[in-house]
Amino acid sequence: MNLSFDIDQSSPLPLYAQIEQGIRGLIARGKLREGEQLPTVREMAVLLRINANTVAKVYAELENKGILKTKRGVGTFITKPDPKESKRDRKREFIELSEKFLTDSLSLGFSFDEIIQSISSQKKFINKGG
Amino acid sequence: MNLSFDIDQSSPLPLYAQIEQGIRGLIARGKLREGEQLPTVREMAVLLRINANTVAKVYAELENKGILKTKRGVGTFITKPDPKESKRDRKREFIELSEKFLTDSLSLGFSFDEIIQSISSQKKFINKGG
Amino acid sequence: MNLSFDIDQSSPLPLYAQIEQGIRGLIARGKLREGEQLPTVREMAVLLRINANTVAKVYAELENKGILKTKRGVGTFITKPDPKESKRDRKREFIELSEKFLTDSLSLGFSFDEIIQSISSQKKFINKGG
Amino acid sequence: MNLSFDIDQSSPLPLYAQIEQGIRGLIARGKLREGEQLPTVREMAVLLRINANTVAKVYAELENKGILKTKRGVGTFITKPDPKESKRDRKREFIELSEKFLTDSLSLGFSFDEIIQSISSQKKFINKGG
DNA sequence: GTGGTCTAGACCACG
DNA sequence: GTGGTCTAGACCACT
Repeated sequence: MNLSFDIDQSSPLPLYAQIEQGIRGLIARGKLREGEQLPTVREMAVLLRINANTVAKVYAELENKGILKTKRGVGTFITKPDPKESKRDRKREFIELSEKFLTDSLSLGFSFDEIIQSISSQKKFINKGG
Repeated sequence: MNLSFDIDQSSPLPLYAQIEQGIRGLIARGKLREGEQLPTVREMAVLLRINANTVAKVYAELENKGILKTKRGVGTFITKPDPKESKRDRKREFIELSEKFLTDSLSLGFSFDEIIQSISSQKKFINKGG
Repeated sequence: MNLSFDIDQSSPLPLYAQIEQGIRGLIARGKLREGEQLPTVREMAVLLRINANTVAKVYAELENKGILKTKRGVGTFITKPDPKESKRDRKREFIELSEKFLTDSLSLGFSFDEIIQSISSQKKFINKGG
Repeated sequence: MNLSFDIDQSSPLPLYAQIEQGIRGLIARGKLREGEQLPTVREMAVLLRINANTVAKVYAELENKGILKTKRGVGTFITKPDPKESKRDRKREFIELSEKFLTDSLSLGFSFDEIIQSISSQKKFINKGG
């Protein structure tokens, strides 16, 4: 299992945002689960070939948001699978997401069936039940 | 038809990248076509509620890339339908879209099956003759 | 009017926490009001004789908490007088605060009248009404 | 009587400072007096749910300052009622307390008069003969 | 000139 | 060895 992800040093999206997105993705895909330990700040910095302070900033932000929990002198751990707001809010946000995805995909010229096909084909990369 | 798009002042993605992405999107979706005129720098700045210099820099950059062409004293025009939007590139963009959609949806706590279900349920709203 | 406050370099309380507390205090006492601009990051760093990054960290944190609002390329401004939670929560927190203050003061050997006297004597330093 | 106090693992004030402050507080309030024994390092660590090394460092530091005295194989004892707690020092601590209380209350949105009112209203609960 | 991002490297608190 | 704090200084995005 690969706990890392790609960082694009020349992307306009700042490194810290790419890391945050990467970690959220690992959690969302079930590659990191509640209670599991993340690579240490310094390990992650080496993995991503960036400065440790940048990683520390992300860990701190994700702790603020309740996604991670750091234990001083021990390490950094996943708390929960990114719960966000109330169930109703999550439902509304999800509907907006799927409508936008569908609109964007269709306007790129893909058919409805191609869209369903693409989503379905990604199922094998997800290990929720692992 | 609305030639504008949304700018998120608090997004980590810099304004210039949001504007560039917005314009490329309008082209990709066919809302701006070869030869068509863009809003002037100042109009666009007012539309997006940002500083005109920022818009000017994006126009200049897109002109460098050959996507726009400025005619002094006349305006700024689309030159071609964004070479990035060849079939291969559209495919890549679509894959990125669907991966991001899946990540975001999973991180909101929805299961893979719920996601497929949601997309499928929107089929009836689609106008095939669009 | 003095927009600064004291920083104790040898306090166990980290600098950033002292600055945050100082700014909250200025707001609470009405010395900084809604819409007013804070000293720039670099000015504040000079005033407090600390590194600008440390000030920037505090401004960013207070923006996260909704106390400050930064406008890129312009400066940092007060949004609201530290609203915190709902009215009911604030009331409860206030009651706890005043009970703790009273208990601590009494156990230091001060009389009830001395306590009232001390609070009253601080009224002259507060300028809510400008 | 409860010889413990609260530790906030997520406070910016380091654990060792919280412990030192807690012990000084117990002495200032007369809950620990000259000659009395403190919980052992390990007992205190369990009470506070922190690592014993951290407690040991505080005990050592307070022994350095002459506030505690460790008798090997016996335990740790209060030597004097904390010289910091002379009349002048108690006065200073009280002033800090009341300033902090005022700042915190104002920042919760309560007016000066409401604060005075709240303190006054607690007079009837005070046992003068305590 | 404003705030934001990143690096490199030191030192501290904690286990 | 773990994360946290701070500094110094570079470069970027924005007005």
